[in-house]
Amino acid sequence: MAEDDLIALRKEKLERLRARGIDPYPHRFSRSHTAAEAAALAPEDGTGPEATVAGRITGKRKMGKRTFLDLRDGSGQIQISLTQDVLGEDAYAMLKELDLADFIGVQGSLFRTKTGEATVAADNLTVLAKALRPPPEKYHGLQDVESRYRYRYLDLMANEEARRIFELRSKTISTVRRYLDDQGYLEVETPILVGTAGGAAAKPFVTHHNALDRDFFLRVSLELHLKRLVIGGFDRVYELGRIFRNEGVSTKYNPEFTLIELYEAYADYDRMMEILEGLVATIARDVLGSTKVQVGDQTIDLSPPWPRLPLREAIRERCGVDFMALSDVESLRKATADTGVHVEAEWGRGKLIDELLTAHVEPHLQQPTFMTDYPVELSPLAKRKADEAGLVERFEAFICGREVANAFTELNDPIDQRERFEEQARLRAAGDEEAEVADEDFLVALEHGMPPTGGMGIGIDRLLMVIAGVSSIREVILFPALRDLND
RNA sequence: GGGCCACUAGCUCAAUUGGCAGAGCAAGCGACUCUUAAUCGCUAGGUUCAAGGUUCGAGUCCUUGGUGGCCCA
Repeated sequence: MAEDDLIALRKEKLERLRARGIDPYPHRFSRSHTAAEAAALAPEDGTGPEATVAGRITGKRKMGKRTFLDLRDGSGQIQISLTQDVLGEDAYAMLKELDLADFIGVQGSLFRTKTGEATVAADNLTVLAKALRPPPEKYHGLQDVESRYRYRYLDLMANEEARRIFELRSKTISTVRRYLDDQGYLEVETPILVGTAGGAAAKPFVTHHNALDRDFFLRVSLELHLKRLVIGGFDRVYELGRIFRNEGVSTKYNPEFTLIELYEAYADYDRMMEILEGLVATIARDVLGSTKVQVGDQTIDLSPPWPRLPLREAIRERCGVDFMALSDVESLRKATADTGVHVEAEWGRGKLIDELLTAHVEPHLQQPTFMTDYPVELSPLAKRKADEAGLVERFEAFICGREVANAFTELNDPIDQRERFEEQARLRAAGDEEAEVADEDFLVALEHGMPPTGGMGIGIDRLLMVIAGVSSIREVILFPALRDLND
């Protein structure tokens, strides 16, 4: 039957309810138990306590003078039994006007059917909200991937797995907060609309403030504001928030995503590794009950410690290129191209090394791994290593071949920082749209003195993909960015 | 950005070599007081993603576009 006809039929039922003097959208309803609570109270034999429950009708099985309904609320599901004997002919006849997806409330006593199903023997029934559209198919659920993302409420309604993933997401975020709060971290909020979109190599979104008649950017990281707070004297701060990067939309990228960044004074990147290992293992234990996760056909073991692998060694092992031995850009570019990686003439050292990492190393980093000690060209905000020129104290953590965290011992030498920004400006002038933008206000702050500090950013969505065992970022974002339907 | 694949009833899916567009669920009518993917009988439901083309004839073949998926850059 055509969709319009199905809707029209439900509207007719709505009018017939009104004709009976029934309000199909009453203001409130008091329930005594959730579905799960009520089901737990159902006695093994005989008749149990009274319960008033409410929820959406997900199943309807009419057998003459008795009808069974499945009722679902946020806690779970319980069966309802309605009989003409109890309700009376008139009220029982009203069941005709009820459809799958309608919300109702019932009051009655709990019992178990002969097959053991916890059931409310309803004494009465209240319509709570009539649905005008039919729900997805009850057995197969909603399978169409695009519809699942576009109409997420239908996905949640129909697919248990979708509900499970977003419950995992919520618990993960709670655990992150608790873990850091317990370590004396202060949660803060910093601007989303910024004059300079710094702290990460990414293209920003631009928006316009009418009253001030000036453009703002949406932040691409949290870094520079949080460091200002360390300068101000907050020794342990974090922010868990949304950031925005103006890049493609795919199963790997969403233009807005959730990042947590944390900064700790008098710490370094080794301390950040400990925090990450501890945090991820705690999340896994708290929300999954295990530090082993099944992702596709492989088992990921999140328990610490994770191996630490210098980037130079990793690249040398995988493709034979030693970027420290190739000091000039030309020879590094040729060596990179010789490994089969596509290179462009204007790419600098940092970009070339990043491409080597992406192409030859990342795919092999399935189990949790810290990739450490990056070239300075790639890390304009990280502190140089004391004993190895050209490298900084930085790591990226990889799980399932994807970067989930990025951390460094923070650069706190304001003169070095200014020079790094100047180098980035040269890259930008040479056509690198993702080069870091100098933030003069931040430089002034740094000149007031920042203690030795360790900092880290963790991509919550990427981490959740591991925790949930899924391969598309859209599976862990409730409303992922999609192209418009033009019909 | 490139390659491959998908798009058919509200939902889940069929349709042989190019030959009358089907089923299950959901819906309507009827039977049925322990069913639970209830069961049984009957009924209705289609711009086959869009536009164009080839053909006596297109869901199927061709072109362009749209959306999504997978892989690659």
